[in-house]
Amino acid sequence: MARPSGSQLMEKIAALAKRRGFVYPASEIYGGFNGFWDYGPLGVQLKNNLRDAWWHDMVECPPLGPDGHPLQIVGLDSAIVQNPKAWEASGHVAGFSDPMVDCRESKSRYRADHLRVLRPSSGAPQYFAFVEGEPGRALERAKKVLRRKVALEDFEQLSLAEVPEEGRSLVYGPDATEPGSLTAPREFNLMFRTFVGAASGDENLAYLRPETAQGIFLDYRNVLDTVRVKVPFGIAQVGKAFRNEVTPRNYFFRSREFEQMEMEWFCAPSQAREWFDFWVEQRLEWWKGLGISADNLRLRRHDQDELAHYAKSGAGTFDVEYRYPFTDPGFGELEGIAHRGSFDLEQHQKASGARLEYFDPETQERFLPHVIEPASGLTRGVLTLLCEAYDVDESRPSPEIMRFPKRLAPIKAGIFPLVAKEGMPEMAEKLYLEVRRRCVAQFDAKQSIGKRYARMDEAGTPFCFTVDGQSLADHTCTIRGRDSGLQERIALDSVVRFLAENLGD
RNA sequence: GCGGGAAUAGCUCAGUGGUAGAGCACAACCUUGCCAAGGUUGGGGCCGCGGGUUCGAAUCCCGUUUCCCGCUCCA
Repeated sequence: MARPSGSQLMEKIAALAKRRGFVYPASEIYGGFNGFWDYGPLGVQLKNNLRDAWWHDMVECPPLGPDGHPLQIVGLDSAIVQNPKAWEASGHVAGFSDPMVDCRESKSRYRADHLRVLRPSSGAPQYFAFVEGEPGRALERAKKVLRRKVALEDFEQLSLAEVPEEGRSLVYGPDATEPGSLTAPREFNLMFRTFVGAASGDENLAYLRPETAQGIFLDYRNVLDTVRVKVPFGIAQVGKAFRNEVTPRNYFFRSREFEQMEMEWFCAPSQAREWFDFWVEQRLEWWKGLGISADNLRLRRHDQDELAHYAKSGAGTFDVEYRYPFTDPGFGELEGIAHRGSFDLEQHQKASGARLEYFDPETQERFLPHVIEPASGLTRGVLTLLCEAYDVDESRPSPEIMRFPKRLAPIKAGIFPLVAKEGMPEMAEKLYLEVRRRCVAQFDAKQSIGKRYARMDEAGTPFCFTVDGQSLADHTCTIRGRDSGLQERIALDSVVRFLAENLGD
């Protein structure tokens, strides 16, 4: 048996992630909480490393532009809870707040405000629902149920909302043969609501941000006024976002609380198309450069009808997709690069009254910048890393290995005495104290050396250094590589240098 | 949200109405001589949760929660 596939593989990875302290279900002692996850000691290290790599490559050392000069990107950390007006302007409140009604029998879903019902003008109350403008089938149904000839004139027409509470079980759904199959209308807005201040009335209603992007648009003016940037430039942010997903699924692929790494690139409208292509290319290459195999990555253009409301005016959206075990042989979203046009700035300018236009001193033009947005899921990136790193080598006594890119591995070095006697622990601990000042290291003197290597393989630690009998005589130790399992000797005082030279990928 | 399946130790699972179990993992001690070695001892369980049937429920029934699979949804 080699590496399993599909949901079996996902279960293996999830089991290892739990066992080794990467990812736990949130509130597990209370039975868990659907859609929420905790990152354990190794998981948070991995997540932070991925975040730091993104931040470094985006903000501290951004890529070179098409002209060969470095791009200008600054960082930001905006509030999770903003003035609710911001979400009205951004389209997130209105965008998806229509109450929906499900039919348990036909499995259809209807917008509640599109449903009307026929009620016989005389006799016991019965209701035959239909989608506005199409009463034909409801009439047919009524004919069968009432067992008499009927015409539209024999009925009153009501909206679904006018059906009294106790009448709901008497409603025939538009595609149902039995009454009572329609659920109560439900709000499907995916934004988490909260209340600001002690009172929890509607006037205090606020939202947890469903994306980090809006915080950037809200501070766009501030950054422009205070940091001496000029278009084109980017603002980057990493942080939590919250979506009240209908169905969280596939391990933590779709979680209700997740972390995003987003950068909004503000540029002249005339150059937006070019920058869009640039960032699509850049972002795919970034994931590849991180060590994700090209075979498991692809670009996919969104169809017109799946574009988000903010992307409709732009040149579209590309997803960087990864072949997750649960999508295999298909792919799932890892990052989206959206051409948002000037949608967001326009909306906020209109709603807030603030002037968000940019004056270009070179061309003497005044315009609302267009925005290109590479938006990755940080937590989705962690999932990708876990999936990509997991490997099974049946030739080893401990077959499961996490082959993380060395740059991202949660622990960089394991430092062990071969056996816990004859001064080996003391010498190994001295080495550990030296190494841990430079990178994350773990000292372990317990149990057999094989077990310790195996544990490090599952944690994805690239190198182990073992102090043995020979070390006492000549001050060398062995290096054991995670990927090969092979060993070589190295002088104790070269270990730190070795790590410095070998931890990049 | 709908349909199907599952839930017993950290993990994998056994236990079909009569005292809650195994292997692995974990901890301590002993042993150790390079790939999950051995020994001794130990910690661990509201048998997912709530209700019902029964003298007695991990076991049967109902509800519920969580997870998995397939739909649906995914600004």
